[in-house]
Amino acid sequence: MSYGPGARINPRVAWGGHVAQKIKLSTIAETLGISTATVSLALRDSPLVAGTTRDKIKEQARALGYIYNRRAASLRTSRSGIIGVVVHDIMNPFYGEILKAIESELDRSRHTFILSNHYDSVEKQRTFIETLLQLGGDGVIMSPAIGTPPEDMQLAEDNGMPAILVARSMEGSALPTYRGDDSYGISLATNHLIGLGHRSIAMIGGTDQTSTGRDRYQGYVNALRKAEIEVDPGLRIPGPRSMQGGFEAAVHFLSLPQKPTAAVCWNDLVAIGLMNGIARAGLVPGSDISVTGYDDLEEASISMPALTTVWNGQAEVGRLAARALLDRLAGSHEPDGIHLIKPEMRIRQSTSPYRART
Amino acid sequence: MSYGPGARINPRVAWGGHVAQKIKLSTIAETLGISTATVSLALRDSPLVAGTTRDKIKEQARALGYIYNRRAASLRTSRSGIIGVVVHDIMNPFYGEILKAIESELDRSRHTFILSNHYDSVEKQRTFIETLLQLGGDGVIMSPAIGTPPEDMQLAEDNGMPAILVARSMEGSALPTYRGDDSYGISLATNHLIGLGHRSIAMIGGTDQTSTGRDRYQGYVNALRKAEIEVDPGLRIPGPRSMQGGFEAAVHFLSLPQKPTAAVCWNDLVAIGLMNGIARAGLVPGSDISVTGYDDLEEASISMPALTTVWNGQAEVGRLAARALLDRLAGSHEPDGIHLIKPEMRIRQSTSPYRART
DNA sequence: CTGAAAGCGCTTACAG
DNA sequence: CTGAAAGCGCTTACAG
Repeated sequence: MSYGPGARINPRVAWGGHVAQKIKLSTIAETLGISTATVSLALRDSPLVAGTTRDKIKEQARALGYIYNRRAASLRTSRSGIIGVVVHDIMNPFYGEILKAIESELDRSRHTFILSNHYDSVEKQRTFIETLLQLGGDGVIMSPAIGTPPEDMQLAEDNGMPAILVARSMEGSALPTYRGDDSYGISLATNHLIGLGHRSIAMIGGTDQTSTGRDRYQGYVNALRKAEIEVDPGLRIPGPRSMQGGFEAAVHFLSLPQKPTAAVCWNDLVAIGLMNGIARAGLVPGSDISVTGYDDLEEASISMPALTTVWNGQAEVGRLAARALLDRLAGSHEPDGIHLIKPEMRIRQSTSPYRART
Repeated sequence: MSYGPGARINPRVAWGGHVAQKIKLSTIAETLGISTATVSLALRDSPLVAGTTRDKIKEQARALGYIYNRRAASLRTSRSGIIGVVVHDIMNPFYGEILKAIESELDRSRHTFILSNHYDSVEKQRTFIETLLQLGGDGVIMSPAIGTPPEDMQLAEDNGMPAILVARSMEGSALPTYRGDDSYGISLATNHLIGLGHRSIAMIGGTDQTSTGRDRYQGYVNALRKAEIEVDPGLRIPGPRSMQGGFEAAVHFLSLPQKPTAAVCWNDLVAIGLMNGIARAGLVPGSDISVTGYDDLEEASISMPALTTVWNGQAEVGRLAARALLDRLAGSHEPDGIHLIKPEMRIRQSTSPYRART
């Protein structure tokens, strides 16, 4: 935990320039010969202030180049207009699409949002939540880091800051959660491949350390069992979650003794990387090897070949989570618990009927 | 300009829970029977406080679950520890790589950063800067939106908040700027293709509305002229800046009457999209058509084929810009003006010697 | 090394 | 419809 502005003592340093003189509420009040109370109310469009007075005040604020001091206001009201969002990695387009949806919801309600990656570091995640509390954040949307302890999960709520989870749920946490139905979604992809006649189907990527990872692997296993296909643990290559990871996994995948003819990938990034890796090895993804993705990122439809994947409703997740938080801030209580988005199959060119591998 | 917490009047609403009683500095002071001044100094590791007193105070803060109130501190010191960053689109990996570098610099100095996209909306950009000023931001790093008027450019500095530009420079702005040398960089790519024997080289994507766009087109034109190749305006397809854009431009590119054998692309995303589009049309990118990218994103080395491109130093840009801002906040004045990162060629498989198109 | 007191710039009862 | 005054939770001279 750190204190102080920039954690330094006596940090008063050179301002950029002249800054003639700080304009504040009282400056407006004085130059207009009225009270600060009236100015304050007028700027916030209170019906308690006469229309003509309000207009005069607003005009003066504009003319003087007045900058509203939110820290002062927030100190008084204990509302900051700040909402924090922390996810694994904002550069991952999966989270990017969630963030975009959150951003557009929050924009509408004039909230400022503060973003952070935690890169699955519990430490970094806690620092972020503490900073947010220090800034008087109104709420937080998080996709919890692997290994988040229950007390960190509750840190926000315990200090009066509502929290909403996205994309991942947390064992034993009662926080409202919005995510896709991973088990169902992956079964769609697996069943699609089974329907095309594939029997040796690998599962590439993901980790058992997240709810998402466990659910997807379980969904894949269940689909195989249901089709009475034996589950071979050797057909699972856990780990990869990025395009680079998928690309590197291609070598391992192609050398599996079981010679799988299809791969259910953890997500679109892994699938695209895997397809590139397969192509680099001289095989043709989509015809020699069928590949499915997960998420239906914007890139999926323009990859080569176009990726068969599962729409995971990122935009929906972001939108609903933001709405739930805003509703909560407005006083209404959304029911807690997990809200699942129902995934949908998107069939494109990266999957084709079974053909034995030569 | 909007005022008030969430721009509402009287927003005191239901907190999440009980929140027994707010712990503040004075709570610690009282329970320990000392003054708030001492507590304040101790928490910030002031040498004015005795070591044993400090430890006792810190322990008590921890035990009580004290949350430091930054708004109050900031109101007093006029330093917030907040730094704003606004770019075109954080989902674009080009900016993503810049942001990552900024983040890691700022993390080290315990600054909080607030991020926003402006999507080239001058309005959205101004709202962001105003919000940052309201929050008492210590500084801002921006990649200015197309059409930013000079007064918006100065808004931050005029109110005492230092600003640094990244990736794009702004006509007539004296703000310190960090970006790649676009004109030089694109000439590397163009010369590489000329060296391979190509004579009909298209330029795909980009816009004349940014400094980057103008510089890259100019660099391409200059390289052709120097090699005494006639510049054909019909070989320019302006516009695309995304993977989707590059993908869609493939049709136009392939139907050009000049039958170009190579394409210099605006960036890696356009190049990858274009290659996918070319492959979708049944041609082989890298052998039938040579393609160069720009930026050397992480994806470039694992695309199919691996992309020949120009390293544009995103991480360097982010790191240097963050350092420059921090130095400025610490009182030292970095010289203004444009600081160019020197790009470097990365030759991979997407370019090959000239072969006439059939 | 420690404490009493003022003040940062707002908002909010309260009084008129 | 408008004003005088208290207070949000810190930090900082200043005094001891």
